[in-house]
Amino acid sequence: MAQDQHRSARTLETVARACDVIDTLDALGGAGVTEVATELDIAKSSAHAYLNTLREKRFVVKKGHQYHLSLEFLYLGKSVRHRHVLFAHGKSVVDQLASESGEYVHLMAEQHGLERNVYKVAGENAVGDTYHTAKERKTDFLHFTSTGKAVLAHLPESRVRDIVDTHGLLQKTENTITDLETLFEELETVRNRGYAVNDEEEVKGIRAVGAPIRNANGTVLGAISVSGPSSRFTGEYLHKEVPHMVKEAANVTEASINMSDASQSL
Amino acid sequence: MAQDQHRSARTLETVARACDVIDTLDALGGAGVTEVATELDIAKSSAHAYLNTLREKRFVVKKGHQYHLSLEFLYLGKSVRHRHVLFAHGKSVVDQLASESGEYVHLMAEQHGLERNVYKVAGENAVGDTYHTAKERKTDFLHFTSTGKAVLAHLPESRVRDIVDTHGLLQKTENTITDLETLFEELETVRNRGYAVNDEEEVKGIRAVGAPIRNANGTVLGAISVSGPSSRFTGEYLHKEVPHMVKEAANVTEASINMSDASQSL
DNA sequence: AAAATTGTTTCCCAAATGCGAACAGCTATA
DNA sequence: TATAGCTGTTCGCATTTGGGAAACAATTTT
Repeated sequence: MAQDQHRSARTLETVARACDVIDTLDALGGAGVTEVATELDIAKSSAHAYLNTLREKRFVVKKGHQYHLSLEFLYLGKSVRHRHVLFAHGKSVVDQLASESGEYVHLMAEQHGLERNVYKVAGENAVGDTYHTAKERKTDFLHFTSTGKAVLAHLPESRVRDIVDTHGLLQKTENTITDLETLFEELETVRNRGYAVNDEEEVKGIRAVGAPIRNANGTVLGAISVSGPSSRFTGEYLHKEVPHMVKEAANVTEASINMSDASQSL
Repeated sequence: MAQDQHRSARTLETVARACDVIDTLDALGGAGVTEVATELDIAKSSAHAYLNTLREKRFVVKKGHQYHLSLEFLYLGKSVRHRHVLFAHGKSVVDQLASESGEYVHLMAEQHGLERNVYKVAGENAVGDTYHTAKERKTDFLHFTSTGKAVLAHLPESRVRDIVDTHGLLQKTENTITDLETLFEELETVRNRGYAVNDEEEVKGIRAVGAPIRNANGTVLGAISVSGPSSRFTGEYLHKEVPHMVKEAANVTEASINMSDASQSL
């Protein structure tokens, strides 16, 4: 059933289903046994067993007859973030960039071919992140964001093809790049000028500039972006000032990472 | 094997083990197959299967030969927090209390008999939360914090006994309450005066004042606390001013919750 | 008061998992 | 450079475990 493209390593159905239960509880914001059972198309007794086990393991809490994800996830999330390389070396840089630019700043990592924000800060005049505060997930593709394109530009071509095969090229606005040919051209441009521009490709009225963060081997780890209203993001500001700030911030982060890498690898 | 005190509902060992894998990855901050296998005392091939499944489900990422928890947990954590009643109604109150008092303010919920912080803010003169930024978990018991005691004071006695049976009364400092008798007396005091005091019971040099948050039924949902250095937390400040602020904040939160409950239950 | 929910428990068989062992790939060591 | 000792990965088989149907309990609705 779960046979993937490459010869699939073994997967445990029970574990996979437990993950589905977690996803379902998140999607529904809590649910009862029957609800979970119908949602995942399994027997009530099975759903009950899954929920009960997750509860005993403290990943789920039960309020009355409703099951919810527990605050354990908040702790795990914090833990993951604090240990992440980009957070460790990028947080202060991002904070500074936000106060310097006054705009919204994102620190992003790629995982499983998707965009994952490690950290984000709103500068004083920040605009435009109210979209996706709640539902930020599932549609976090790489091809319509500045950070995403900055990352894609520095991944091996084969990897980019894999990612597009897996996730497709969803159209979010009329500016979204929706075919592979155009995407590769765009990535070429990104590589040449050293930064990526999101020209209302995800949300109308919002532009962004993103620069990649790479380690000493040239492997891309993520990206930093500055975003704001299209009205403000034009001309010199969009094509000179912002790129300059963003690239600088990315470079500083890279330097910090490479220094600690160098000291560790001895 | 996993027969618990009360007649145990069914649990799935595969799911339980998957949870253990997640806990292990968190505890070790990433690990290899062999490491996980020895840690959990299972076969290498099994550990591999678990890790592979969690990776396919995007809860785990693989960097070289190291497996780490993915940023998915960061998203789930945020989602859980944003949906939590206490956060929804308490965040603004806590923010205000922090700027008003200048101290550290915690918004806490009880889950599985443990202390779980939903939100916390440092006021301008805040001191003393650097302990447990990283390793805050596992030892988060209720009996040595102001929030924990505030909550315990309003749980049914039987529930308190259950919790103590399960988690014990770990001694953290010389002031920690370590026997049930004394604990019940303390909880009585807390109930009578309406707030709990943590007198260096968790960490030497830190005192705190906590007040419970209860819904219209009288069920306790959590607590709010203000904490700071013992040098500053004395006399009138400790026994009048801070309790007044904390109780006020808790009451405002309660009111907000009860209003939305009332409107929903019709 | 009856009917329709939902959650919980039981039991058995098919199926999924755990394990051991073999294999592959890499690193350190002689 | 060869060898030993690590890793991670794959395979096949015996066995345990989880899935499901149905009965039961506990509410809620009609």
